[in-house]
Amino acid sequence: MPTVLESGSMEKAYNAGEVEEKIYNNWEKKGYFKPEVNPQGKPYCIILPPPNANGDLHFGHAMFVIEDILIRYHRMKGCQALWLPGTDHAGTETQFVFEKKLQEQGKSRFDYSREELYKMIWDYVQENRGGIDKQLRKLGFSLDWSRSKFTLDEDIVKIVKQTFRKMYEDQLVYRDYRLVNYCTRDGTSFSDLEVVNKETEGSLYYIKFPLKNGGFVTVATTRPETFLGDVAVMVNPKDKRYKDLVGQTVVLPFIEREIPIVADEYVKMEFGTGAVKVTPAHDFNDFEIARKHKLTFPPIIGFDGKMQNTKGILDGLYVKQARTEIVNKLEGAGFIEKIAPHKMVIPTCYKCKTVLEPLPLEQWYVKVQPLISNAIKSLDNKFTKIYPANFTPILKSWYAGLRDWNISRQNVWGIQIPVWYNTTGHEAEFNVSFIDKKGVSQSGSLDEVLEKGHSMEEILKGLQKVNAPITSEVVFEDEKKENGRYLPETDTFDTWFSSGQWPYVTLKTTKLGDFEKFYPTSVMETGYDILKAWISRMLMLGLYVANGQHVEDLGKIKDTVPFKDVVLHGLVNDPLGKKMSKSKGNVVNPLEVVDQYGADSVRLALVYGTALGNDQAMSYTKLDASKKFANKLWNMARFIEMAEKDTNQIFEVTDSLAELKNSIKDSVNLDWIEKTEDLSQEITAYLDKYQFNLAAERLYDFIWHDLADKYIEIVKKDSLNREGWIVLKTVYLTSLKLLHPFMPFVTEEIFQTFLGREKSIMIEKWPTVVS
RNA sequence: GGACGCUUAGCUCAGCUGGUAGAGCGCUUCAUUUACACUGAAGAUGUCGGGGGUUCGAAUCCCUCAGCGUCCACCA
Repeated sequence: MPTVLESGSMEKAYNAGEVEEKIYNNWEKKGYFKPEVNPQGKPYCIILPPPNANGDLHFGHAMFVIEDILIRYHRMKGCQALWLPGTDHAGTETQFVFEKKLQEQGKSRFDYSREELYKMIWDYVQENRGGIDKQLRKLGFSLDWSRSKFTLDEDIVKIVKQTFRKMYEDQLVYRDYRLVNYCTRDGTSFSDLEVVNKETEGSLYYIKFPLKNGGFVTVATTRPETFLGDVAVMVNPKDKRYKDLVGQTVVLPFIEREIPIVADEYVKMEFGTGAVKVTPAHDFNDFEIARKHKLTFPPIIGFDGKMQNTKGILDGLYVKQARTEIVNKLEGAGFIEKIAPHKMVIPTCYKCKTVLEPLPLEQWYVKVQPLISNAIKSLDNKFTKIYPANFTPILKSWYAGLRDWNISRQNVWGIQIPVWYNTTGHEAEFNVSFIDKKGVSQSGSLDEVLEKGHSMEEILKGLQKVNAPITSEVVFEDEKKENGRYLPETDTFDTWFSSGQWPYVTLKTTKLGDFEKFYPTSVMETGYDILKAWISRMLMLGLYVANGQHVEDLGKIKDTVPFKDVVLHGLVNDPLGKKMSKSKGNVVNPLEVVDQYGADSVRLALVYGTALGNDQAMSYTKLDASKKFANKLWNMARFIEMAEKDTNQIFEVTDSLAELKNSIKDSVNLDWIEKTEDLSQEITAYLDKYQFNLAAERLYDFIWHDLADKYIEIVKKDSLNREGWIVLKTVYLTSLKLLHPFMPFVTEEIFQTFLGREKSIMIEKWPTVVS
């Protein structure tokens, strides 16, 4: 029964700021965010894409309102709706931020052992944690906070390590020595996906290499400084110009090293001079070629970005300086034929924009072929569907060109790759760097440092980095023999390796039975910008992890996809349509906008008028319109409430429109009930098809331009007719329920004003038409 | 060099399983001690980027061209 209203209980205008926090806290206290509010319902689950644990809310996160709409809708439909929150440790990102802080204090990561550094970053993240949760609450997100997870939670780390071990046993991960994209500033390698290719105006240098038998061969290169590491000159076997040169010997300038001229189809005759220098240690193609022709690959660029092993010619110089230096030298000695301007693409670090160097390093790789094949099966058979659909071919074409995935990162902040290397008998081949007990940095081969009197315990304690040869014996913690001498892998996993298992690891570690109940999850909703980085990895790893092995069976694939639907939203740009970025200084803080307009208005403005998957420019006029709409809703309620007060009665409402219909005599009122039934059917259909903009527009239009502008006027003219008031109030409250997923706070405030504080619109039944 | 998206009213954008166009803001006129001025009523404004095709009929499907944007790509 509705409570008796106090006279004049409603303010003239709706004040979002005053009610939102109070309402949210009440919801949470009552436990409405937990799936257990509908213990008998069908499971429905969305896993929140975990924001960085130490980050702040931005408009991308605000777009998660789509997930809240889906969750609230399904909760009202009676589902056991679980929206599971969590945060990500964001390895590279976080360590990058932290190292910047260290730098400000005049320190660097190399001043600490791994353990110390990890502890420091852990504390730093703890300090900043919780901010993002508060901010998500402000937007009204009905997340089940009792199930919140962090990627570095012990139970999660354990599963991620198990996955790795399983994959190792199944030969889906392997270790290899090959070129990686290495950032010499951040001190780590990256996967291909993290490389930002930048087009720049460079130069093509034509260098005359002297032949042993006299004469020259001219090679064209964009990287003259690397010729000191060259192992061959290569021409196309069909190239008549160089027919006689194949098999001859080149004598490299200054260092007088002799290298062969070889033939390979790979060389394009029309490019440059048709003769190319081969630098296996610092060029991806050359590396492959060198393997094929069984050439050596001496590295002349170090992990510090400085030249090395150049017989003193360029040693110690940074690559850029080295280039200028060597070009001058070559020019002075008459080895430069010409220098031509040349458009080229250089790989840069997505974090710090440093030019990435291809450097040879032992790393762990995921063998992607079997995983991709299953991921594609799940797409082709529509076990997982992507909305909007045009993102499906984008993902598939990315899969098609994917090379094995480098998951090793030379970061401390992350999940350590859980393997050990047996050094026994191979001490000379292992390189270690560590901080000794006096706090002094040491490095060298294991042999050397042991001979200097450092103990194994001391090395392990201060360990910063191990370079284990590719041939070393790999063991897991429990496989170590008592008298063995082992060094741990010091690299950590690519963050996406752990977050790629997120739907599985979260549901496995929240509440007993969650996994069985909620996996496969219903929807994965995120910005299209992480389709490749994240969605693709979850699909690849999810199928594998959930089955505990690689499966071929379609039925099993169907039952173990990490999510049935993928819903992708677009980017929120600045009011002028430009991408928001800190460096441009055009970042708008969504929380400030919430303070100004109210969470409901921000939510509505974000879904209204933008088709799914399309970018939008943040719009103040849309925010104004949304705020006016909230106020309109409020005043509609106030109108009804004032009528109740004036006539000193309560207009009783029923949940069921169908039931109400039976008792209605006036055909106009009947019409409005039917219109509302149609509305609820339309909104339901729109939501089921993820057409949030259309649902929002329809609700806005109906409530404002039908209900308020027309029906209220009709009822007003015949204000002594109680039936009209009852239908009006019922229709109004019904449309509020339909609107609730979009604007949870106003709709709740109004609902409770009419029906009492102990009721809640968020657990009301979704108005569906039973025919 | 590929792929995807966008091009619709002055501005920002919806609409696209085909039936000759919609919203918000803006503009014009009027109303108004009104639930709400964070209001209502009426109205003006568009050869739906250009060209071609399919169709009884296309903003919506196909082809093509142009401009813009985004993503991808190891060519020295």
